[in-house]
Amino acid sequence: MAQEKMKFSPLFREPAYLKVYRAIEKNIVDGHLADGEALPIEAELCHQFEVTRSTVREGLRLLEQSGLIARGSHKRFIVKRPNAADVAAAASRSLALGGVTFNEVWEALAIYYPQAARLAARRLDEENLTALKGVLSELEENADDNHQKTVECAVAFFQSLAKGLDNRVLLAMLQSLNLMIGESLRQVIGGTPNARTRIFNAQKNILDACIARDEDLAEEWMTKHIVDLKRGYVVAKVNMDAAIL
Amino acid sequence: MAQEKMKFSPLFREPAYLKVYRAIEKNIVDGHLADGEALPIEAELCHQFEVTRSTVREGLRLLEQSGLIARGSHKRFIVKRPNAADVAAAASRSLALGGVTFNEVWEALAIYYPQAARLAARRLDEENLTALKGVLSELEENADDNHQKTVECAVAFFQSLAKGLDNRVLLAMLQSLNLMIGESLRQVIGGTPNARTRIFNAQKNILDACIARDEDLAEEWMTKHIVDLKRGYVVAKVNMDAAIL
DNA sequence: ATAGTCCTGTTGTCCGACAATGCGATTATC
DNA sequence: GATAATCGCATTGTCGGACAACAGGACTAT
Repeated sequence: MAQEKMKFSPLFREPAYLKVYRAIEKNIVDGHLADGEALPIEAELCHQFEVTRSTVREGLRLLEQSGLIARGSHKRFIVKRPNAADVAAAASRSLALGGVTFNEVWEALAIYYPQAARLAARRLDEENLTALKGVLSELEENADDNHQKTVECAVAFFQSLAKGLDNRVLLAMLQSLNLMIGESLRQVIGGTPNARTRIFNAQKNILDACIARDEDLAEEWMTKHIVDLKRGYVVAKVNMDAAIL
Repeated sequence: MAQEKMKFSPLFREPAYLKVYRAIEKNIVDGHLADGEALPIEAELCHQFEVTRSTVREGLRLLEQSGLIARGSHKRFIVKRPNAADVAAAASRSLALGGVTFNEVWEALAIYYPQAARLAARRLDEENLTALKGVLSELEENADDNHQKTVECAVAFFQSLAKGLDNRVLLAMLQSLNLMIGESLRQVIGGTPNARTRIFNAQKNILDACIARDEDLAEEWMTKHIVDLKRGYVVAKVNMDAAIL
């Protein structure tokens, strides 16, 4: 096969609805459409792009799903910069759908959270620490057999800690881990005796270390906490290579 | 109009196109639609859901943007489980749009990558190491003033390392960092003298440590590499609190 | 076998229409 | 005059049908 003359471009034709999507996206990225600003009504967009409403609406669906616009109560769309929570939710959902295993999630925890704990010991302010205390006391007062609530509180501790780091990149990634922790914990919590007590003790020690601004201790207890989580999976006889969904 | 007895329900009415989206999404999640399987044609979906093509198509756009389906060359859509690269691309784009700063990205690097380097020293196999060598020699042969290529190679090193960790959760998060590294590097590479050489030396040392299976050394050099990256930003007089986009 | 032609299934786009709904202005009630 | 009920209006959600564009397969001619 003689492929002599490949001197032309691959010639990308893309549907009009994609062009609409990109055009509006670009305007948002470039700042011509500020956060919170309202998009023109569909008819106006049709007029500007010179396409029909069906086409515009397909483009709007793409923007909607990518989190760049949101509708304010059946009114016109408003521009919205994605926040860490949205990113995290989308990412964890996709990862879970992609079939990640308990082991992959746990390994990520083991690598990320001890260092996060160090940063937390250094950076959390009074308000963050108070919030963490609140989460812990809620866990303390919870009944041993209310597994649902135990998981909620355990995850809330991680959430609250992540928020206090005051870094949106870290927040997004830790949050997405948190969501997967929750998902996996829910499946095993019933099969792990004393789960509530063990979680409470570990998190209490982490919090105390943060209050004392002792980075080494915070890292140490976080590591123990994570290791203990794995022990919980083992006790509950979870196949660590199984998908969390 | 007498509304007889509507005595209940938070009443979440959602548009039909959202229902279409959720219905198909559910079928994918539950495994009724396997990965790679083709979706029915639009007309068939209209018939099954009893809505019009416009509505079905809006639902399909949502699925498309969420990465659950992809079109195979002007043919019908095929089901696709999201992979780490998709997750990473979406996450980093959203974070960048959200206005994360150089500092936030750098801090995440500083927390995540040294530990990732430890794991790499433990886990990378011969194939991964060979790939890394290839990336490095490409960087070595590159001209000092070809900034674009330097950035490409530098990022490729991180990419290759992340892939070798054999963990999709880690991969997704590190990749999303990598994309942001690339974005930020591109903006400062011109203002940092000897960038290519400094990057090459650091990455070479990291790779050697991995080859020697020396976790401590790998972590140490990765830490130095990250610190040096920040020095690059400082030299290029970047405002670390400015958004990377 | 290769190149050319026709056919057909499916998507992309258009048009026009109407119901549902939320919002603001107007009117009625005290 | 303030509050409640009513009416229009603007906009979105949905519908139905129509046609062009295009990929891929079948068929033919050389």
